[in-house]
Amino acid sequence: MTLSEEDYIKIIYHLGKGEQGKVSTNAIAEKMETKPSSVSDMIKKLSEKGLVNYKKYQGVTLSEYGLKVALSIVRKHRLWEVFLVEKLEFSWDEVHEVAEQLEHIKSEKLIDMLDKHLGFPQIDPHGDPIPSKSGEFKKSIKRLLNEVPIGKEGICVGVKDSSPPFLKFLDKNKIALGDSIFVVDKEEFDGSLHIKIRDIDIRISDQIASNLYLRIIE
Amino acid sequence: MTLSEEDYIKIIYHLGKGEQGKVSTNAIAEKMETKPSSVSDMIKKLSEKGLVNYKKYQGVTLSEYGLKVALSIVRKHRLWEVFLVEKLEFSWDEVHEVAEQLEHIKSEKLIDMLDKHLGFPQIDPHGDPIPSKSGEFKKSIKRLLNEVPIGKEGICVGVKDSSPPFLKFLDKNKIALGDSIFVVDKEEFDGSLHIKIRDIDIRISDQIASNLYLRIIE
DNA sequence: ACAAATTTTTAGATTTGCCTAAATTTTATT
DNA sequence: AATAAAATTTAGGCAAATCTAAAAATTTGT
Ligand SMILES: [Mn+2]
Ligand SMILES: [Mn+2]
Ligand SMILES: [Mn+2]
Ligand SMILES: [Mn+2]
Repeated sequence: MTLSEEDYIKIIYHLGKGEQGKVSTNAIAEKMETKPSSVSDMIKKLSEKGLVNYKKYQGVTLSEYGLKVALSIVRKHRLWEVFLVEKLEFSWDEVHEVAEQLEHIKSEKLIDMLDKHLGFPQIDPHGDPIPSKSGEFKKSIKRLLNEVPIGKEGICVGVKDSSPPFLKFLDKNKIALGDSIFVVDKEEFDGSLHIKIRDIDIRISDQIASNLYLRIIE
Repeated sequence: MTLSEEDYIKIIYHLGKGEQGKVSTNAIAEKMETKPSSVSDMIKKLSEKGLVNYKKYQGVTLSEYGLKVALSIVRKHRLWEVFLVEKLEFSWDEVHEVAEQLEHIKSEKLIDMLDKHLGFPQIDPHGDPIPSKSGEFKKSIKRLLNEVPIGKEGICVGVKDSSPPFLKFLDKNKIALGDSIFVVDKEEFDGSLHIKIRDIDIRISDQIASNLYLRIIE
């Protein structure tokens, strides 16, 4: 498979929201930053290769084989993102462009050993799940921190309240986007939380917890 | 620069033995596993881009700019080889194909941080020197172990005597191609050597040392 | 020095991925 | 249901990198 084919397959996968949804030519063109006519050409090719199901004017879906290919590319993309953040000190928001290139490197051994080197991570720096070698993975969902069950872990992916005082609070307490947060316990009385972040235990009020989004799996 | 252009530049660099030598169309074609006519096309393009000096039928040399580009690709290739061996448990002879792909990833930060992650290595798993970011590096030479000066380190790259008894000896003493060997001391009397290999100190006779090739720098 | 062998370049095609412009099909609006 | 709007496909071309076949230049051998 060429680099371009792989990018198309991955985009069809994402636009199809994981599996079924029919994907339109225009939507693909926008994501690929190309023209719909070019997409038509490529879809025809992917269809001939058995990667997508396609009827003219009716949109495309991934075939079973196409889904397998998509998951392997997503796996590689996310593993490389973990590598960049964990081993090379990249931040959360710098990894995408490079991972977009690295995901196309062809070597089964490389990706297996990278997985091992990273300790078989389950989620990437954006909180998205990493498919296993055989293509299985848990769905991830976005939840406010105060709705995350005790014992769960997630990645901080956003804020509900983006006012300066709140952001200042987060900064002072060294809570940043991309941080992994583990919910240790919850106080019945006032809804305050006991969390573990970067191996440090802290307590935060319900007011704080209800303004922080976490991405968790399962 | 395209992937293909980069591979051509790198091959011209290697065939020109580091710098000056004029390189023939046929030689490039053989290394690139392509036809001489394709090489002619590409040379014309590289010449127009100012990467090589070229007069029809007279062969090519790298321009100053082309040399800079070549060294940056060689740097990337060799750093990735170190990564594969040191961090992902690849062996000596498995790294080339993958590094051939990784060397084309475009990100200055990536390669700087990889360099740091690896501890700024000076030589790759084959004993070849790694150019610095600015393109400087020491030349490497192949020497019989008994001719390596005390205090120097090198990579084991070959044997002079390839008879079964000698190979068996190497195996028993856990000396393999790709191993890094440091010459601690030399006994005047019989020429025997005290070496450090994988943090273990051993002594070997002059007879052994004169049948092992090391690649050392400077 | 000159013919033969070798090397290198040109000419003309092919494939991949992309483009613009025009035609066709589907969807939305009256 | 007819027409307008939007989405999609087709037609025809282009640039990059390759190929085969043929022509041109250089090198070799006597
Ligand atoms: Mn990509
Ligand atoms: Mn991600
Ligand atoms: Mn390469
Ligand atoms: Mn090497």
